[in-house]
Amino acid sequence: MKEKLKEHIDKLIPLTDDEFAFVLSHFKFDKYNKNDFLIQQGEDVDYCYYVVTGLLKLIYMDQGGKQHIVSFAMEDWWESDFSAYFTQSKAKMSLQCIENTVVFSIGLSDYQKLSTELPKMERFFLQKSNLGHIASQNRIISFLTSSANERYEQLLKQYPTLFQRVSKTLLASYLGVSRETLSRLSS
Amino acid sequence: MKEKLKEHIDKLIPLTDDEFAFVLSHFKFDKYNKNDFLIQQGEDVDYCYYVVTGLLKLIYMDQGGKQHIVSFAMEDWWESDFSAYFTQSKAKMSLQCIENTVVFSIGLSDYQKLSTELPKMERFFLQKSNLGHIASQNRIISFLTSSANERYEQLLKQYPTLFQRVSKTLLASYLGVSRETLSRLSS
DNA sequence: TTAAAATTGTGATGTTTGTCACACTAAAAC
DNA sequence: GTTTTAGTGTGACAAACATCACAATTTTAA
Repeated sequence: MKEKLKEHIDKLIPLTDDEFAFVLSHFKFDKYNKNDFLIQQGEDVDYCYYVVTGLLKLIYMDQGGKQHIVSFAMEDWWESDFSAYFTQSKAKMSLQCIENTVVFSIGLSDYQKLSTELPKMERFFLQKSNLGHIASQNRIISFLTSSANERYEQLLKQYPTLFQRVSKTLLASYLGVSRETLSRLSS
Repeated sequence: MKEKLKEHIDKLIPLTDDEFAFVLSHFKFDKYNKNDFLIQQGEDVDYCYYVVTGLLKLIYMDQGGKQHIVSFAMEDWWESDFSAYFTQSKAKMSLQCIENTVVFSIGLSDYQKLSTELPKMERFFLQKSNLGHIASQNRIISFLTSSANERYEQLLKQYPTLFQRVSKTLLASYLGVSRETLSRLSS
């Protein structure tokens, strides 16, 4: 488990074993079961999570009570309600397990302490944040330029494994179309 | 002009005058005219821009030649094709002036040098990147949960000044609807 | 194992939105 | 000042999509 995190960080910023031991001391290790909540809309957001194994969904519930998938978080992904996490405010989204999931969790004070004390990690977090920003922007472009059918094909191409792991209903909620429409798409 | 940039950074990370002078030495100062391109799709992306005054549009052109507004960049905004900028690849988007615009520009090597040599600035860039990521995610939520009409009202509420500065055609392109549909929205 | 719950496909129908067309206005260029 | 260009509103029609309903299947839980 530790090795996965180390290899993940090393891909961007190689660390010595001592440095990684220091990094690891800022995290806690947790296991959650399917359907468990890591973050509940309306509550505090104490942690940012690195997914070792399993699958999470980041969901936003609108006024009508309808759920929308803002993001899936698979192996090697970092996820949280970042807005609430960084500003120490109440969650606007929930983070819930689609499968049994194993994570490393880091609190905001540890995140900041680690960033300050080990510049390599601040660099790592900066690069991760930039990549997250770029990924979100690509999803926006997908909404601007593509029909539901095209967005579906793009998703299928980008994350082929997702289709064996999540229901069509959830995929539809991620794509921003109704379950029935997704069911009728050609491809 | 320099003062605007200093105040902007100071809001997140206060700098001494010496530190700011060091920061400033990594930027160049440029003026562009309406319709000028700062970034052209398909070409190299040498700079990331801080907008002092003026207004930019970040546009993505699809296969059919239709333009989509990924983002407006107003005063105090940082903008680039970040994906191409950070990976030193060709631009997938263009950045063009809607109004005469004044910017500070920073090349990637200066960005990295500045981050390394002045940890405060790495912290600043990290916070900015996180905020950018959060803003993009909010736009995704807006696409998932809201009709064209609701997205229009949200935009009107968030950036009321935009409506005196850009054409309805551009607003429609930002909202992801046709010009005609936007023209027919109630509100 | 059996009952309950969740998942999926599909028809019918109405709403929303895109596309094409044209007229009108305002601004910019000559 | 006149011509060109860009921006805007609106009608008519077609395509995309949402919603409601129901049946069939699979998964989960007792």
